[in-house]
Amino acid sequence: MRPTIKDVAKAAGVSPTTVSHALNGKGVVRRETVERIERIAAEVGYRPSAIARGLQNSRLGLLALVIRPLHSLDTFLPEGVDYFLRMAGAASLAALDRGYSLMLIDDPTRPDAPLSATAADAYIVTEPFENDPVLSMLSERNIPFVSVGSDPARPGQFFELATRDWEEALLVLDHLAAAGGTRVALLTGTDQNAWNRESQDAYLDWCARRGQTPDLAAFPEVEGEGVGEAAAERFFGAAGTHPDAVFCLTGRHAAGLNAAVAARGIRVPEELLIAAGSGAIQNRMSKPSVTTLDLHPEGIAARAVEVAVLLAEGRPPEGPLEVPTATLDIRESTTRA
Amino acid sequence: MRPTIKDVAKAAGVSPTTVSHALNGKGVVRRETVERIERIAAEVGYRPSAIARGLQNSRLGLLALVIRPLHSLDTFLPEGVDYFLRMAGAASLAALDRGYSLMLIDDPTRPDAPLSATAADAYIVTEPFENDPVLSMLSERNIPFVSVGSDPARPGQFFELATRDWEEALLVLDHLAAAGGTRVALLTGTDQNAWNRESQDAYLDWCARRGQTPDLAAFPEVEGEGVGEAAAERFFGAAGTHPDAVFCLTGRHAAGLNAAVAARGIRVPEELLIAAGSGAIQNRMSKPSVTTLDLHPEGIAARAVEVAVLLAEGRPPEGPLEVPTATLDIRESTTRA
DNA sequence: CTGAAAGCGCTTACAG
DNA sequence: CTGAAAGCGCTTACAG
Repeated sequence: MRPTIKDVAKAAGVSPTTVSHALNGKGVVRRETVERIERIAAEVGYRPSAIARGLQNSRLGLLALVIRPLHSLDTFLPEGVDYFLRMAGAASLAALDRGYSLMLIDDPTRPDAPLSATAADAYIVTEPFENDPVLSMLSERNIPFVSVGSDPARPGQFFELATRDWEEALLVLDHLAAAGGTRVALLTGTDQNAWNRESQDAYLDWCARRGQTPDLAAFPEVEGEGVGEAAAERFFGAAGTHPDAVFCLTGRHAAGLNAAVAARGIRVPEELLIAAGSGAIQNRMSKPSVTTLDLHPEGIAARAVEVAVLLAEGRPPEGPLEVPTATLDIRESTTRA
Repeated sequence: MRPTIKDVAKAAGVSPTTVSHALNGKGVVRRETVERIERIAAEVGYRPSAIARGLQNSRLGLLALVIRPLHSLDTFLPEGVDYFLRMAGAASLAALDRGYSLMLIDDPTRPDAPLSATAADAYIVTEPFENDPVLSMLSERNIPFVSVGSDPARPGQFFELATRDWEEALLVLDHLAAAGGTRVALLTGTDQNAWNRESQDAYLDWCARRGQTPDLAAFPEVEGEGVGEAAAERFFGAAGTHPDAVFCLTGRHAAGLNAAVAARGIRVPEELLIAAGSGAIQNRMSKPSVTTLDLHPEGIAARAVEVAVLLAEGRPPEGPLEVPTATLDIRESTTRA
């Protein structure tokens, strides 16, 4: 059994109050008493319980990061999705910087969630789903939180870092057009989040403005590169007109398509341009390498942590609630000789 | 003020005990009472305090990961050090899988550490320093922990996942020799950890066995690729005999050297072989790409979490306490035509 | 300078 | 079926 403050008090022949005072440098305790208590505490291996302490002000100095799309992914490894790993790492560091710890947690609404999942001072929820129960729960219980991207069904209802899905989609689409694309198709994921929605709407709008017939398909995020063949079949299987450029939202879909079209003898970038709305590591390394948007997850994480800390401390968030602007990493897949 | 169980009890006209029973499905409470209490709890936005609950069994379902070398790094980003990010991400997921959350924390011995830093059920400490105060503190206070790699001054004294620094060093050295290296130099970091130590000892032993004169240098991990020029000067600046192969422990040092020797007109791999003892992303992408050891941080993390969970639950760890074996990713820097 | 008491927000025997 | 009481391990007025 781990020793408590009582054990130390007993061993030192003083009251728990005095032990507390002595060990925390509060109140007034005679120097010798302090030293004796410190010695005894060390001897018995006493460590104050952070949980008991936390009970006083109900703050642990703990932030939680809930990466919603993690549920749709089979892996968290960098081979899979660069974005989340960079985000989680950067968020952890940003939290350390501000005197907090950050934990990555699964859905805290699950009945079998560990106690820790509900012990955070504030929450960061990235890419909430439509009518996301996590946001509902946090909101109902008055737990401070900030989301990255809005709940598609409830935009503007909570503290959220506005993403720039629409303008980022246009950035890629315009680049594809500038690179020579005339029939640009869109390949989205199937998660019901703002990113998929907004990108699709931006695409439809862009097509309408250009007088182009939209050509879009959706495949599950979870299948990653595995959708390559199906996507290739979808776009190039039937006779008739085929796209000469594809905008894949996820880097993994782009990587899969990139490989699948190569197998069909379609040359990238000569016959087909490919660009992705977020980067996976393999996009930089593939032959040809694939143009991707860099969403700067580190910057997003830093800002989210900043806001979360303010909320945790009961202060209003300062500055504009938005993510940094994305930049385009132009690679071989959209660079014609 | 956030509502407590008392508020709910008062509003429902019952005792806190009954609220507790009703909300947790314990004891025997009339169905209607349960429903009324649930309704009222929802109305007032009641959320049970995880901290108060945790006080009962002093367990939060929380694991802490302390990445010691983080102190010597200027960045945690993947451009910097692939290894730790992959480790942290994989550890987080492994923890989720077992019903725990995992937080990345800074040195928990710091007096200004947040409460959370000492609230974990068990700790994972990677690459402890010599006489690491973190290990001392955890050990003194009987807090369960497992280290990845041993404290160089106290090997075998605590639960630790044995690393294979020695055999991994030989793997790289033998590969360099097989690839044509005859005068193999070593470039280590300056942190006082087992990895630097063991690798150096293995190198000296290997040189002795081959009758080669050792040629070794150490540069700070924190400087990363920045050491390239200084390392190139160190190995190739003076007249006389120069190495024809360099084993850099860190991927970032290798990347820096790779670039610096190119600037001097030294061709890799024709005139100089380079290999690294751990991978950074740029090693895969550089021209030429650089051969690295893949330490499989995901496997290490999974095993560390497994052990940490057992210790947190007061059970003895099962199976051999060691990390998975590393594999060599052979790339252009050690492949002569 | 020291300590008894109350309290942080829960849970859990135990008694009614 | 319900509740008063004790307790988890601390801290903090407050009284001596």
